[in-house]
Amino acid sequence: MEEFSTERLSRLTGMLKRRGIILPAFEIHGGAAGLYDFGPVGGRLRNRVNQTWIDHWQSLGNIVEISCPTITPYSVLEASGHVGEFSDFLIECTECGEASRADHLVEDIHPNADALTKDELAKLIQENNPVCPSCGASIWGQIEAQNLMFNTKIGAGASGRQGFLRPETAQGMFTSFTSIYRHFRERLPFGAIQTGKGYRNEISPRQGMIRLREFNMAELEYFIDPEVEPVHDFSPWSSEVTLIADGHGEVSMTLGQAVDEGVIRHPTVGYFMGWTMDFLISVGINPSGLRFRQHESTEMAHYAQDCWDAEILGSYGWIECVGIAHRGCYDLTAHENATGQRLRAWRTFDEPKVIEIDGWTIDGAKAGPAFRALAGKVKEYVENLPAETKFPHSHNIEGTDLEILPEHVKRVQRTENVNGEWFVPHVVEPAFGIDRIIWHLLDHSYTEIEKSGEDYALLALPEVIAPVDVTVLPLFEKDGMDLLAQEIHKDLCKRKNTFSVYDASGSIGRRYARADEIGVPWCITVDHESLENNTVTLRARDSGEQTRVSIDDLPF
RNA sequence: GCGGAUAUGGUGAAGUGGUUAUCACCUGAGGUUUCCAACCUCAUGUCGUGGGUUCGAUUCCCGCUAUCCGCACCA
Repeated sequence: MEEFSTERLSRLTGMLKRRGIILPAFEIHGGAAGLYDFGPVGGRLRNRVNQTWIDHWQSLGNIVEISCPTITPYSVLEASGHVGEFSDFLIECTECGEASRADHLVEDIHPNADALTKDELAKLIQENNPVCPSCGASIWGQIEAQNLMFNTKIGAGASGRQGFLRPETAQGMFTSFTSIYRHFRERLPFGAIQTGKGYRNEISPRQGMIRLREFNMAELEYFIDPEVEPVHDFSPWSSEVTLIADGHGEVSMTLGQAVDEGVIRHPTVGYFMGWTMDFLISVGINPSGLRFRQHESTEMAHYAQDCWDAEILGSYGWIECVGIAHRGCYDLTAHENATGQRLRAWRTFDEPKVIEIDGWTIDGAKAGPAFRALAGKVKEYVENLPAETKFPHSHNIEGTDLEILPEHVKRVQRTENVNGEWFVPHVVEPAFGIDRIIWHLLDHSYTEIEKSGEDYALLALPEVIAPVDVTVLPLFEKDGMDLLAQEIHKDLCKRKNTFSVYDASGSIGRRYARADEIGVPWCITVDHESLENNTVTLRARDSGEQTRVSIDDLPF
């Protein structure tokens, strides 16, 4: 891999801007931090990376793609925990009025202050009275949660509902669970993917494409039965992978080994790590700049049981680009609790369970008039009494002494066949930051060489994601070479999934250089011979080799 | 958000309190050229933004915005 340096980084970002791949957004208005455009070349690059991602996960065979709104009602994100967790806690000094981050004030006192809840922080500050870094006083006001989600209002005026732009695509998959479950004929495991924009109102966007306020995400929510031991084939990944494991440090082992030894805590998480690795390499990430790091239990997000980040080494160091989290039953349970809707799957037992029911219930005709408003409570109480209870039976409900007589109750004795049960599926979620991946594949593909004593830059992009598949170049724009080249160009553009560019300005060498710089894998050159025998030269980007092929046999 | 640095054509740079701001590359037009940034002629295009000081500000001062580097946070 190339050496990363700040000089190389500035040449790369300059090229990306000059050639219309990645540009600061709204620049004529002064720009806006954390917002970027994919330009005339980058637009297609983004689309192809996105589509490659979709194809890759759909090839698992039990995956559907959905698309949900980015505008999300308050209650959805409150249920998911984002309203509570996606916040920084600020506290105001009543002396000077300066707001400080509450967790920063107690970080000397508590080893893990940023993981504390609002109440825990308030307690610590009250007990320890930290000094205001701005004025030195110690008189603090209330802690306020400053949310990192973009607020919006759904609908106008007083009837408008509070909402947010989504901070992740995942919630849409959870709120659509019943529809996806039905689509798959109620059989686990299955998954839903979604690609699209996510929004986080970062305090301080930095490092170009790395931390954005609006970004492209791609997520899979894979629903599994926690009681079924998954069987995965790890044989496709026979080489060792760098893992930084919680409690183990940096180790090198195959994914299969890591799962067998319990370093990776769930086989499906390990399997998706392999699947993730395949994707990243296929779009141009250099495997030597790729590793997986396990979250320590203290930094784990609020929903996760185990989480591995795929980190990619680039000009900004090691950056997390993918998170593969075992979210357990957290999300579906959270939405179930908030809505009262059933977000579960049915598990049929191998053998129906026979349940002997032997107990009591009330005789409504007698107990109703006797206990009136308390009858419901009495029923609940009686049904929980053991079968050997003797009546009359005294009990106090809500301060009232009751005498439950034999005539108020009925014995219940029957056997029931239970064929299965409802359970909350567990979820394994690979979540990709597409922009971060695009940045790194550009960073890894960008190659600076010397050609005839001159600096020469090219993007060694894989063909599947190259923004332009082929450029068509008339050697000279005369004698009909230009007409034939135009004709070939138009024909190529009509082909499915092929994008061609026609370029006739400048010397042939200059045009090859222009194409190489944005990673066009192939150039077709129309020369005098083409006019005679219907052949053209096909030049490969990385080797510069040329072969003569018939126009009818062009491999696009 | 805090601390530090920076902002001049598409890109990279030079320069100045005073007429029309400089250079290279790039881009476009024409010419030339039988396959890897060649050459000739011509052309397009810049002082981030708002205020202040001044007869006059791209230059000095202040605010804002943006970028880069630390701190913090995340995909």
